[in-house]
Amino acid sequence: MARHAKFSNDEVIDATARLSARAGPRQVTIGAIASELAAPTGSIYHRFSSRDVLLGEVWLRAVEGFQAAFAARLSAGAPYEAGLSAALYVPAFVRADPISSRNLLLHRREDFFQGAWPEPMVQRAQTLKSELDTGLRRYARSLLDRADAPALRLVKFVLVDVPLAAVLPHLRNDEPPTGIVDRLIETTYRASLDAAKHLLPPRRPV
Amino acid sequence: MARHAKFSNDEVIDATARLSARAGPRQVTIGAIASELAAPTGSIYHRFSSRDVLLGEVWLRAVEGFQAAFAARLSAGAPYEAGLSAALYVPAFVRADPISSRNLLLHRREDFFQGAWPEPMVQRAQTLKSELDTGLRRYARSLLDRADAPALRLVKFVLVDVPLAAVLPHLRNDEPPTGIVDRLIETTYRASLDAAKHLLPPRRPV
DNA sequence: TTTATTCTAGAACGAGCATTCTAATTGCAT
DNA sequence: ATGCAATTAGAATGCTCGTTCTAGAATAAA
Repeated sequence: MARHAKFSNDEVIDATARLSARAGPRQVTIGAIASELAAPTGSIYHRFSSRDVLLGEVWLRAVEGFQAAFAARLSAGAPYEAGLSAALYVPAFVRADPISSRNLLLHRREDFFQGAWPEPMVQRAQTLKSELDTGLRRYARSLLDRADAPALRLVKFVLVDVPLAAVLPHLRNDEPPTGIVDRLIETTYRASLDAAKHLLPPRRPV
Repeated sequence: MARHAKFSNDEVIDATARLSARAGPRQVTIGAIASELAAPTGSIYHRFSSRDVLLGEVWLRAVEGFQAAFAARLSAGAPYEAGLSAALYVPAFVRADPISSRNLLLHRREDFFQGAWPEPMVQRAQTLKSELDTGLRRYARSLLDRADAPALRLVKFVLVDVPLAAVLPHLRNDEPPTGIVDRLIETTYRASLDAAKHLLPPRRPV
């Protein structure tokens, strides 16, 4: 009953992700996507109601892809080892999916959209955020027996912030992280958690 | 022989820096600066030849301010302690100058300009980069007795990447880093350097 | 007081880009 | 064959800036 699609949703999203990884979301104009695909702009708007929605989709997919695996590792097995495995998943992800990781880690969320997201996308972002929060909180409680602000800060540091920092220079150079990256992450992980007692202030009364 | 200036160069730069720290360089339009200052756009162009030059000035000032103190600490006294002091200067800088540090650490250089810099500014940026490079290289050599790629990677990790990572969440929330940040940086510093022998691959023949 | 000079003022212009609109095309169902 | 819904096609529109331009005001020297 209808004409066949020459460009699929996924092709559009992939082209957008590719462009964004290469030059940053700011450079991703509808015109640029169109010429990357050799498609007319109309076809893009036929599928995506706005640039914000399209770039948002790229961002959400990247986060969802990363976070699913990260969360799975974080909650599998004994906490200490689970945490290390989650932390080391960051460089693994960068090696496995350079495009998503560049989009995710090299730019800020705000660069992907400015304001207008439809409700379902807001929902997805909300879900992602709270999933990560509860994952980190559960981990903090089971490993440190507390989940107050300083404990969460420490946990976020070893699981997220440091792995990111280790990987960032490689992302900028657009080359896979070398082996030393994993060793830096592991060393920091062990040292920070072994010193947790000294690092954290005494527990506040609940 | 001439009319008095109602707006000084520095006022314009400060207003730009303030806006940029608040909402990111992307949001800094000439119109926004003008209304922040209650000045006409013409007065801004009377002093700065383009938006790129103005934002570039903001960025260069921030880097210069940070790097001068950082480099001074890095080369003062015994290397191990000098390095720690340099690393800890990152959170100190964030506490002392939230505006510059937000501009510097929360955004990418490319967000401050896209292409067209006049030669003198290119020169300043060049100088900054090579100053940092030689500082790190000198430090690596005196502490690790080598300055090959892996050694530089390690050094950059403990002196720059980790302090940045520790401080970033606080910058995003626009609140001063808490005390735990300094302890995390110090712990990571000591642990990574103590394990340097294990972290670094054997020296390549020169 | 005149004049040269440096600024303020803000309107006008033009480029780039997201978005919309109107017109073909295409392939299936009848 | 014919009609219809989905899709391609790309020209047209309008908005948001950066930048330029022209006019007017303030100041100090002559």
